[in-house]
Amino acid sequence: MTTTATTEEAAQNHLLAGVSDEELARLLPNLQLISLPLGEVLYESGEKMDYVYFPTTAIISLLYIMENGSTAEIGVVGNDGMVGIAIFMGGDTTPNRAVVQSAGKTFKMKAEMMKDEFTRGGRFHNLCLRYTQALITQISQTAVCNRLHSVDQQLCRWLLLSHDRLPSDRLIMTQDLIANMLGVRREGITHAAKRLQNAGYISYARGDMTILDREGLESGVCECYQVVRTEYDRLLG
Amino acid sequence: MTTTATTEEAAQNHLLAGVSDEELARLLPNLQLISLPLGEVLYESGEKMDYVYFPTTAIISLLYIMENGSTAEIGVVGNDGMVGIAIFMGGDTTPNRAVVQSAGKTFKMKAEMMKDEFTRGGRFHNLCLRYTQALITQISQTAVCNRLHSVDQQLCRWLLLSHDRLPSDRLIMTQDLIANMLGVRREGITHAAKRLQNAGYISYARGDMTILDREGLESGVCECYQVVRTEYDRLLG
DNA sequence: CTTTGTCTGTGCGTTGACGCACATACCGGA
DNA sequence: TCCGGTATGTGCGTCAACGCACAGACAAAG
Repeated sequence: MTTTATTEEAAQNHLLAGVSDEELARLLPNLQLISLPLGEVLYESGEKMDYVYFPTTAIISLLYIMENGSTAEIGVVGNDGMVGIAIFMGGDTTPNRAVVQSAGKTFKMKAEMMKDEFTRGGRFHNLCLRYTQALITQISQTAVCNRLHSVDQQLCRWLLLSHDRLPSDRLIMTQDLIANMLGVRREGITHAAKRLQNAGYISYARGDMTILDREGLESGVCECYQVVRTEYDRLLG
Repeated sequence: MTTTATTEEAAQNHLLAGVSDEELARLLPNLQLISLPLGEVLYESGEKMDYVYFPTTAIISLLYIMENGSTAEIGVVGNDGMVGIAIFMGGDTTPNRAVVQSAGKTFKMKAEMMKDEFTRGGRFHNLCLRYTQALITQISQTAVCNRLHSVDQQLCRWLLLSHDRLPSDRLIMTQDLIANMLGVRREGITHAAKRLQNAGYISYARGDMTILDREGLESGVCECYQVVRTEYDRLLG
């Protein structure tokens, strides 16, 4: 399930699409396109990262795990970004888990190669930093949203963030898993999802969710979603 | 109220203390030591940053402001770090406000100079990135804490984070302001602070708070504080 | 066709935080 | 010394979310 990348394939990831031809020529031979199943853990909290990932159709969730086992998501990464920023930021590890939230494909590249190319200081270096700033905005807005907004609003935000990174309108994900991401009860998601289904915005059955009316979701979301969206566009658009 | 910096003064900020002699020689003539009063705004959300700040005794709070006027803090910066990472991350602005939480002194430096030195790619460049990663951890843990922990626990965390960055045990700050930082009601802080005062951990009166028993506070805090502390030590210690 | 496991729906008591209203206490200035 | 502004204390009704318990509903496997 491993092949070397072509230029067209690489462009499916927005970061790789933005690097210079010269940089891409160096990166391509080191990029492997692999498939990730739902639930696969790319790295555990505190674990040394051997690879950096550039998703194309997969979505990766960044999760914090507390001592008592409860979890909360701080951010989500799709074809707009990369997983493993600690590699070039200098820390090598982070205190969170990266887990596949939606099965799909991703490129992976050895951490050493990542560091080498980053150190060259070209457009790739700058792109990585701008992406990191966008991610900081997403994490910050998650913090604010966790404090100030209802589960209903947060579910809308989460669905929209996922939809933005999804190749289709279908999302394979149980309510229990969504609850773990948002750090709330499963029953809370049941109620919120039911309201969204009654409104005709989504339909779902046993872990198979379809987004029917994006604008409907946008009408129910808090301002947090748009702030993050705008900042991603500004920094990486 | 403006003087050029000496080496000893600069070392009061942990980041400046960590750069090479050569880098410091370039930076020093561009560093101005200034005093910041409580409540001063260093930059507004979305506003172009003209300066980067390296606090010595001042503490700066990074705040998000919602459309309805409610606020929530995502992180706090003292002599352990710097304000204005967006300058070298490439975004130039961020969607949050930076406001003086505790009056004191800070160095400031022109954004252009910051970019120039960062681009050189030396130890300063790496230090800035490692600090940014530490800040990401702080923001992430804030997100998790907002989701999962009580106001009491969060007040303990907030007091400890402030105390770590404070030159003394006194904190000039009303309960109303603390409530704005944590994004909760003023009455909630009144109750929590009263419990801490009854336990003998702090004493306060009309905006003048003193930390009496640090270990007491540590006994009431959630794990979030230690995670952030450990990560700062690992990355910058 | 039954069993087993998983996913979703629902009810109910509890609780932590909210919003509001108002009382009290303290400080500094006129 | 009084007064107005600010800081803190407190009570009370409301509400969103929690924890728990359990009931259907569906899918896959035997």
